[in-house]
Amino acid sequence: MSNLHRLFFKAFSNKTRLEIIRLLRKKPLTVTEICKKTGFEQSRISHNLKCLEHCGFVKVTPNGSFRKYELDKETIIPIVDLFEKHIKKYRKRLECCKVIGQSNRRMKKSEAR
Amino acid sequence: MSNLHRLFFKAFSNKTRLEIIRLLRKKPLTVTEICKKTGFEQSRISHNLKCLEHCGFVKVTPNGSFRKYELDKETIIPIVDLFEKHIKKYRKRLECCKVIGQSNRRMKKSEAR
DNA sequence: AAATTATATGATAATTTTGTCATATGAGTA
DNA sequence: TACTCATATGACAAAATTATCATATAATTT
Repeated sequence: MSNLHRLFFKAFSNKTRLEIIRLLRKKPLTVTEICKKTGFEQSRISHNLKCLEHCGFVKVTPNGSFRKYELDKETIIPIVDLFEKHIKKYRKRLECCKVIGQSNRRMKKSEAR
Repeated sequence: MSNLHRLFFKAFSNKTRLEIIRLLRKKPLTVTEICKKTGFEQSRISHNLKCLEHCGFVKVTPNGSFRKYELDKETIIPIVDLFEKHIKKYRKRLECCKVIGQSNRRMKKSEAR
């Protein structure tokens, strides 16, 4: 359980990256396609794809000015399957964890009075 | 790939919690024992144990004023094994990812001039 | 070669997560 | 009952992560 493990899980523990993984699980996509499907900004997608690539979650195939991203199937898919199992069992608890859940959220500046 | 997945991975992606998991992998321990072995503060351990318990990673057995924490073996151990495999392959890349790696770190206030 | 399209990247503000401090609770013991 | 030990918890400062903005690069088309 080293620092590497932590990095590995960090790559997973982010909304944008998980969304990308979810999409790529179906089929390879370009940056623009991912943008359209998620509704997220392009630079946001690029930054996070870079992270995923760096960590070995995705591979790229340049094609002209496009870059096709696809998911690594050897380890990422099996891991996703495994935690589906865990989540089935602990859904309720995960949902209301105070430390990492939404309830830990503080008031946003924009909400402050 | 929902918000739940994110929470699940978040539970893993923290130094303190990973250290606790590493220790509990060997045998069940009380809070004080974990404190001693890690050198981390007691409230830090308690807060994070609570998170782990909440997320179904650990179970507690109260015993007098002690509380023995042990790891869930059904899903957590297999997952750990799976990512060992991934890490073996991508060690180098994970180590230098700019987005989630150490190099993303900004200067601390105490270091500012 | 200028314009357009696709993607990447650096800096930084906004947000989230974490650890710490102070303190609370609860069980056992003198 | 007062004291000690084991653990929990709330609030908040500090640290880490994230998204966004501005801009860069690189391929393609006109």
